[in-house]
Amino acid sequence: MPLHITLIEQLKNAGHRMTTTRREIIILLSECTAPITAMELLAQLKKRHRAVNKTTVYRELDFLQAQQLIHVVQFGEGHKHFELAETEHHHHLRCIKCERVEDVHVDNELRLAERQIRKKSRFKIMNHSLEFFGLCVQCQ
Amino acid sequence: MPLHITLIEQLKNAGHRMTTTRREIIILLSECTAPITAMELLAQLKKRHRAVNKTTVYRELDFLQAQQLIHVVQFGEGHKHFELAETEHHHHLRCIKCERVEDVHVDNELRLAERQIRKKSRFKIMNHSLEFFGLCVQCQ
DNA sequence: TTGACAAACGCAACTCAGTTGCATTATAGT
DNA sequence: ACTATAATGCAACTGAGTTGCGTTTGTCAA
Repeated sequence: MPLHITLIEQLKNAGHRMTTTRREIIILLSECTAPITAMELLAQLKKRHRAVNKTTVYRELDFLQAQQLIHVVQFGEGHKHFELAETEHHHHLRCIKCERVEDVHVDNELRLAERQIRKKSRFKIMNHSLEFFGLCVQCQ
Repeated sequence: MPLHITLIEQLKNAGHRMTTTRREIIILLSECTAPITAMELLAQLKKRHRAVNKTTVYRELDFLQAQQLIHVVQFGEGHKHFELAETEHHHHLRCIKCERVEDVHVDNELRLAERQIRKKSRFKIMNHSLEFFGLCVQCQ
């Protein structure tokens, strides 16, 4: 079962309306190989001849975030990037030259770090954001 | 020797002008206990009766970044935060309730992660950004 | 100390991402 | 098909960050 079908069913079952735009945005997000900004999403929709208003895109992203179906990734340059939360938790390698983003998993190492932090500072960690910047194989 | 004095001397020796505003901004940054945004910096300057133009603040931050005296920290909410680069490399714990930021050191654990990434993906890591979000002792 | 040059500055006008209020449209259940 | 309301479009707005240009100011050499 493709991921976007599951998500669409999930929303319907939770009693939410499934509009053409919402469906299209979910499909688009499920096809993304890297986190995408609101404006990039808007451009993609236009490309597919579904010219929606930017307000709608922002509101839809808010909605999907509230439903915990997507989450925010923040890179150094400033704009929020969104990706489906359904995908396994991971981190990103961002090439500073070609801007390409790869996924990477280093949670075992991080868990160690989190345990230390909890012990040392009594800070209760709920979430974290880890991004690496450097050069990908092609750009080195 | 206070940090800001060192930085001011360093800039002078490199042949850069030391204007009243530049000096004030460096001092202000050196007094910060947490990364600060451009607009916060602007507000602080106004408080000290040095009402500079926002353009100047942005240009000065660009300058200090080019001199590698400050670097950017990005939290989830969108705006760039700046802090002196002179301070030892570290990461941040950000309380999602009171917004307070604490510093934390977990580089040993991260080095392990970086080595693994280099081995697995041949990605050359130049830098990273790691922020933890959660509840500080007071807010739990 | 003064004068000259370039760096730094202020100002106004701009760009662009993101937001808000309100009127209109479309979805889902009856 | 009808209705209630969620979702949408539109226009106007906000606020961070940028740009061009004319003015001011720090530095250095005379």
